Amino acid sequence: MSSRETVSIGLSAAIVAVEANRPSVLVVAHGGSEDALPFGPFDPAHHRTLESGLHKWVGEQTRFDLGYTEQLYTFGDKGRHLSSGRGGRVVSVGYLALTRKTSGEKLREAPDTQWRDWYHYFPWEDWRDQKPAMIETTILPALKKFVKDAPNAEMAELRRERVNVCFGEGWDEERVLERYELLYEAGLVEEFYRDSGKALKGAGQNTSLGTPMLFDHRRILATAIARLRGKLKYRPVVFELMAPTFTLLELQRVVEALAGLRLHKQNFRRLVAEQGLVEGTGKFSAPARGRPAELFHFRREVLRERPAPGVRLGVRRGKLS
Amino acid sequence: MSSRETVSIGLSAAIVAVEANRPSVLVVAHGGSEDALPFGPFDPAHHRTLESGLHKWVGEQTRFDLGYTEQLYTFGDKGRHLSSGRGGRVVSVGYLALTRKTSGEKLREAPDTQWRDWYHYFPWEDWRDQKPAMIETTILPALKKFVKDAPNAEMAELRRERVNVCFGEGWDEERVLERYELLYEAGLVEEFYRDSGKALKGAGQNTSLGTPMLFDHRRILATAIARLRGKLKYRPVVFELMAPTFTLLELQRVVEALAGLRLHKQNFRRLVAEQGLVEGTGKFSAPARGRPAELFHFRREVLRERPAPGVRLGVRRGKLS
DNA sequence: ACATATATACTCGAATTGAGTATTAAGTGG
DNA sequence: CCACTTAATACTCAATTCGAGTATATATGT
Repeated sequence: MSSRETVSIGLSAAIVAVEANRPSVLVVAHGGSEDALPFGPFDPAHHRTLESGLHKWVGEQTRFDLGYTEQLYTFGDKGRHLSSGRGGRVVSVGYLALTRKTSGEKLREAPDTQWRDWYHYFPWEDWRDQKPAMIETTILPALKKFVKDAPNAEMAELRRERVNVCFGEGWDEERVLERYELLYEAGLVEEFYRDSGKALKGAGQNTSLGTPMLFDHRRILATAIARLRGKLKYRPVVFELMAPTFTLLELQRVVEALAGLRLHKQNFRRLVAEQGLVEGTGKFSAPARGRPAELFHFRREVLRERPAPGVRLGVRRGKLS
Repeated sequence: MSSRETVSIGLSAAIVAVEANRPSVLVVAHGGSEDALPFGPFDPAHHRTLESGLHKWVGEQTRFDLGYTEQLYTFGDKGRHLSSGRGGRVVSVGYLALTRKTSGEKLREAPDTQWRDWYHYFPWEDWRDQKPAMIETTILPALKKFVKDAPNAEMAELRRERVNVCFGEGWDEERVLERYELLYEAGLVEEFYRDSGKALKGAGQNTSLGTPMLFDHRRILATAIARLRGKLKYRPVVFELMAPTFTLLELQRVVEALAGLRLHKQNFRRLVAEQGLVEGTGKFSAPARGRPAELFHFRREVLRERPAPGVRLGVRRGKLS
């Protein structure tokens, strides 16, 4: 009755910052060729909480001191975390952390550490300039095939529904994980072949989408993006990513980078101002060209005043302006 | 370097159903005197995923076959899960499950299993009839003291802010976990004394609020309620709790039970209808008194049509009608 | 002065929301 | 069978929010 395999707990963090309109995640070169999130085992002897264990690992691997952190999800599927070496099963707990990537910090980063635009891993998620062409040219045809290849009619209907919800009419920017999981199951993502041992279909054509990551790290990152995109709207989390003062356009660009969407400028500032999220400082930016913009800072008091303050998006559909 | 304690993973589920306007959770008499959620260790040798392990335990302890399940959170704090016996640390993964509590099912429940109104554990969360009196009479005075007892001014300000967000103006029904954690830290909840070994302050007066639960199970339940209250609004999860057909008032009563709030009847039906969440069957209920109401059923198709359908609440503030 | 590039203010109609009133369709007790 | 109760359903209305603009202001460079 005691055929118990051992379990160990892996902690991973998606550490996010935004700079130059690029939402970036901190990755480490973990020996292998694949990008990895900072991670390591949880050692219960030395840590009272999971989070304190996480801080230690992140500190060692990236010399980074994370601020805002939030637990994402616990993944335990056999096979999707090829247990490092022999031994037991790894159950991995994913975290999201938000930081300001200031130039001063850069010096203290570990050498084998790197910021990468998260749209490298999820190129279909960036709709800021236009709907990514790959959706029509590559993804939808492949998913159509995935539907057709279903073992029976009922499964086909289920798959069709998922394809439609994920990539059909009405883009829901929060369904990042759902989309990644669908692409994984449809074999459009390299990790699928690595985890299952199957060969890439039609080896010639490379249908692999986005840059793969170690273990289930791309899944954790997808969860992180989805959570962040959702949370934006009802909690003032963006400000964790902003410098102490910023112009309203800078704020908008950061939100756009995270959401992967363009917003309507005038409405965005209306929402932000009405909600009392920010307060002018009376100082102004000195731009290369154009009228200087007022510098604002986050009003911490809103947390007390409003029940669920967040940056409502104010999506744009019409022409640019 | 290998002073590794062992870790084991505990799985717990908050299994929720609603009957007779009472949101209920399935608890088991687990030997001890405290109510417990169905739970047990995860055995990686026999289960490919955490969820399949969960299903096994729940099946054994409650003879219950759960439908909709959703992972909530992974708790790993030392001390809040007094490890059963000796040995290593228990990291517990909490789940939420939704079911229909039909009379047929009842027979198959295990004998030491029981449905209990979740407001037994969280009496301050039920605002359907009125603001619970205990908030003014007991909770706020005790929390005022908690603020005053802060070690320094900065901590006091932080605590004041938390008290205000949790129990101040503008009730946010989703902050169930935040409120429980605050009451825990303020020592208003029995588990705090059990976990810390401290004696109940002023032993005479029983300031313990709500019915305590085993381990960190009340915390898991708080997380479950919070998640469910939030999810209601943007995903059609209520229908997991409904019979195949129901009247609109029945649906409203279930939503009210979960949210702990009263809704405006006319607006509620408008929202539900406009969103295309339900469809009339042409059949009618046979009530004891009053006009019979049409029976509706859930339109599964909305999942395909709308991006994020959910039962928007349509809260009422004015007089009843 | 004017072209260019932003920032910020203001407008306007459509849709959504909160709170009602009005009407309809049962069943009940005299 | 009629007044009364209870609940369902229809319809109204004003306030607010939202999406999409237009208009104006303030910089810089030439």
